[in-house]
Amino acid sequence: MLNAEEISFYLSVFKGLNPMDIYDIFKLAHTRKLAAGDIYIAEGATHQKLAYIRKGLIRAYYLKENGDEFTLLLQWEGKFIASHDAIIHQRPSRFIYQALEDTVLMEVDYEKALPVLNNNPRLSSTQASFLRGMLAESMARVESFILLSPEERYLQLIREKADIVNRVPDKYLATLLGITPVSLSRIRKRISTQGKR
Amino acid sequence: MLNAEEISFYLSVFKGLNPMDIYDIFKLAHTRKLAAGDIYIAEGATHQKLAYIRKGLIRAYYLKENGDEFTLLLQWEGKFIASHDAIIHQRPSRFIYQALEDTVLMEVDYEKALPVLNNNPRLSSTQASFLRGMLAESMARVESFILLSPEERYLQLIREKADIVNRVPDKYLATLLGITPVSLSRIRKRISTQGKR
DNA sequence: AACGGTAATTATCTTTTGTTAATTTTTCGA
DNA sequence: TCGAAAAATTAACAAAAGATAATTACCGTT
Repeated sequence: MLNAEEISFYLSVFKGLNPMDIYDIFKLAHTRKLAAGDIYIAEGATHQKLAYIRKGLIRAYYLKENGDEFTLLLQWEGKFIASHDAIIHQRPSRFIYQALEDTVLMEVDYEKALPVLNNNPRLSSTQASFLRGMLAESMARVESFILLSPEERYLQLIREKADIVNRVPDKYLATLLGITPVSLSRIRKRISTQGKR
Repeated sequence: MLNAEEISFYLSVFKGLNPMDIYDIFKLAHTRKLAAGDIYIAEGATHQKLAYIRKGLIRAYYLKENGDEFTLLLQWEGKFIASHDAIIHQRPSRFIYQALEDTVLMEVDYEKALPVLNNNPRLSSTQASFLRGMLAESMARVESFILLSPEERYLQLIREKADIVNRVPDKYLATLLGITPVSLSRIRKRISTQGKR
């Protein structure tokens, strides 16, 4: 079941683990493909899945009653995605997870994975590493809201995620930055007109 | 060395662990007391400590070159505090951690704690639980910046952390919410004047 | 190439925030 | 309890953002 490409893939994702550990995880994992526009996790889903994105791009958004959408998160190839409400709070997802591009996921059932992770010391520290990585990202984001203006947040985004910016419509980037699309458009104009600071 | 009060304290903090596990942690921990105003972690410190706050209140803030302070985090009794830069990024702290009240900490050296945590399956899942808890808080905070206006964030804060609000000067709460103290003062006036919504 | 729908920009106006400084209130130590 | 220092509020103005609507640009499909 494991071809050479998949073996090297697992070895690269789970650096520091030996082949037996990786096999323990592999037994739980499967591939899922999504077309651009497909919903991966619907609102209200209790979908306890954790997925590694091999290819593509997924956004999580909140849908207000009046139809407005607020993008909370973007994740792309090499990153993980899961329903935060399901994994962290064990409750139905308030958010919708949608593929913005054709996407390939390696998916594991989180409930089944947990005992395997917790019973293998190497895997449980791998688990902690992932959580630490997610925490680092989330805290960096909080920092940006406190320390930076919307314009500075946008400049930071295009500086640090230039590739992603080009793959995502501005209206999604706007709400990700905590501003409206109209306001982002004005910021873009300010930057291009006046000095690039 | 462990009196009855301390034993019940440890049992309450580390629910689900047996006394031997707790003893493993206890061997690494010690008490530290801070007076109101004391700096716990200075800027640039590489202080790899993780502390449980038994009493008191600590704020983490960023000090700009011009002297402006931006409060990033408040933690109080029952919560944990650590230098994020030191623990997560293994780099000197960009932030200052200061006690706002007389504070009592149970402190462990993080480097010494890690092998103990990782070698005990129950402790490593405890470690993951803590990380998950921190992640939940951090993500809730990102959500609030994206989904709520400054005024709504303030209302959320006084609704959910009423006790803490009264223990912290408004100027610290303002930057925690991503706004200026002047703006917070106006928000407070709007709320008290117009309907409380 | 033309069409239709979506995204982005622009315009206008209102509301909110930032900035700076003055004033009032509160706090806390002598 | 008094007085200085810090905090909070208020004022005045400039800058930015939100809301709504109109216009323009872009993109995929036929």
